[in-house]
Formats: sequence, C-alpha cells, structure tokens
Amino acid sequence: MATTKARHTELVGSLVGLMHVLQDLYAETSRPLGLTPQQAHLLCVLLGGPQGMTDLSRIMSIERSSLTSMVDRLERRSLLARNPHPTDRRACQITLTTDGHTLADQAHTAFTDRVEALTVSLSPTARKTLVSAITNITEPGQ
Amino acid sequence: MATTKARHTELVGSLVGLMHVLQDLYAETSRPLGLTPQQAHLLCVLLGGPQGMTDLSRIMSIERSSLTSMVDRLERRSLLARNPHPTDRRACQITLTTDGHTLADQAHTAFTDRVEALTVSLSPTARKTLVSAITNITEPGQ
DNA sequence: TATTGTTATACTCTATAACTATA
DNA sequence: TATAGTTATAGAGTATAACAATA
Repeated sequence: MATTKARHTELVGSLVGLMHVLQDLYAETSRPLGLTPQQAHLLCVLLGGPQGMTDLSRIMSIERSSLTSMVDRLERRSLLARNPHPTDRRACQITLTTDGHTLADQAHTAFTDRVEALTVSLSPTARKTLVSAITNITEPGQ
Repeated sequence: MATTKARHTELVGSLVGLMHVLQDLYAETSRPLGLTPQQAHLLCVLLGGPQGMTDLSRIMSIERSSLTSMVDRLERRSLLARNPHPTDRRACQITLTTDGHTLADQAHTAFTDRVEALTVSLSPTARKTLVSAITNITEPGQ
C-alpha cells in the first residue's frame, strides 16, 4: 500500500538524516581537538575501561589489523598504551594515558554538549519516548 | 541537577548508539554491492538528480578535492559521468549512468529494507512521534 | 589446533595548498 | 576578482592474507 510505504520511507529518511547530522557533529567536535572522528571514537570507548584488541575491534566494527595501525598512531602520541594482559601473554590491554583520558573527556563533553543543544527543545516526556523508541530499534530483542 | 544530567546523557547515548547501528548497517549493505559506504552515499545522493561538484561537496560535507577522487573512481567504473553544464563552462553535472542508477537503487533498497526491519515493531503512532522528534533535532529552526 | 595480535600490501577517504579555466 | 573544478601531496582509515607467539 502506498501510504504505508511512504510512511516507512519517511521514517528511514529521518533516521538517515539524523545519522548524517550526528556524523558531521562528531567530525566537527573532534577536529579542533586534533582527532579524527575514528580516533575520538576509540578514545571514548576506552573511557569505559581498558580493552583488548579483539574486543575493541568488535566494539568498533573494524578489523584487528585496522585497529593495530590506529593504536600505533595514538600510542606514538602518548594518548594510550599497550599494557600486558595479567595472565594471557598473547594479549594486551589498551589503556588511556592521563593525556588520553583528558582528551577523551574533552571530546566526549564537546560532542555531548552539541547534541544536547540540539535536543534542548524536547520536553522530558518527548525525551523518554524518544529513548524508548530508539532502544527498540538498536536492541531488537529488548 | 543529577537527574537532569543523567536524562540528557541517556538520550545522547541512545542517539550515538543509533548512529553506530545505522553506520554499520550502511557498511554491511554496501559491501556486498562492491561499494564503500561513502560511494553508496554518493550514488544515493545522485538518485535525487544530477549535481555539481560544489553542491555535492556541501551535501556530503567533504572537500571538493576529496570528491574529485571519489568521482574519478566511480567514473572509471562507469557508474556515473561528468556532463558539461549547459551554460557555465567551468562547471560539470555529475549524473548516474544506467548501471550506476541500478546499483544506487539496489543500495538504497537494501539499506531501507534493513532499517525498516529494525523498526517493524513500532506502531504507526510511535513512528509519527519518532519522525517528529527527529525532525526537531535535525532541523532546529523547523 | 585455536586465538591474539602484528606485518605486508593495496586501496580508499580526506584535507590543505596551489593551480587552470571560466565567470 | 571570484568561482568551479583539478592536481599534487601527505596522512589516515580499511580490508585481506599471511605470519609469530601463546593458549
């Protein structure tokens, strides 16, 4: 049915538009800090605690070999470090340095502030509804 | 206030999660078609009609020089063409070839189907609310 | 044998600066 | 002069395949 299809398309179009707005915002807030969006993403993931390479690659949906070069570059800038895993000598734990943590915090705050500014006109109820609808989408099995 | 901050953070977190889910979906649906996500994006923009390089670079938020190389690669694959602008001899109009249009359609459909599948559990009312809330975010001045 | 992470390689994406041609 | 698009260059992101070390 045409109306149903149109409604679906409208929602998908909205979601895609939102994705691009957020991507652009991510890039805009990362650049002034001397980070690419991907680097900002990696540092922000590490705000949640140290991670191994394999886990990181899964979280970020990139190959381990791609991650190796990203980590190389950030390690050279002393923003993170490869620490030995306590029991598994093959593995390493990627941890933020003090500088890296500071920068990650700045990136996270800058981005969050910008997104919050965009959502300032939403009522508390609208926020709750929005979070609920989005969760429905991103976590299909609830 | 702690609660307000937490609520904001929750919404921002949801939005970021949604962005990553959609990005991954974009990558997953593009790859089998032999396209990078950026190439798929470019082709899908052109589904809306021919565009000049400067307009395209604004729409996609990338530098014109970055676009030049992307267009080069897709032109080499005969997915799009540089046509002369009718009145301005400096400018060109990037248009999809028949093959490019077919591929762009496939990419668009594949992505749309996957996103629709994710939103299948939302009621018509929830959809309308969601579109409205998102529009509020992406078009601040309405 | 399976897993962790790296290396080697090849492309693609991206920005900056300088350039050509046209308006 | 200003604008449309390109070229040259350099760095970053990415995947595939093959590899070393350890589990």
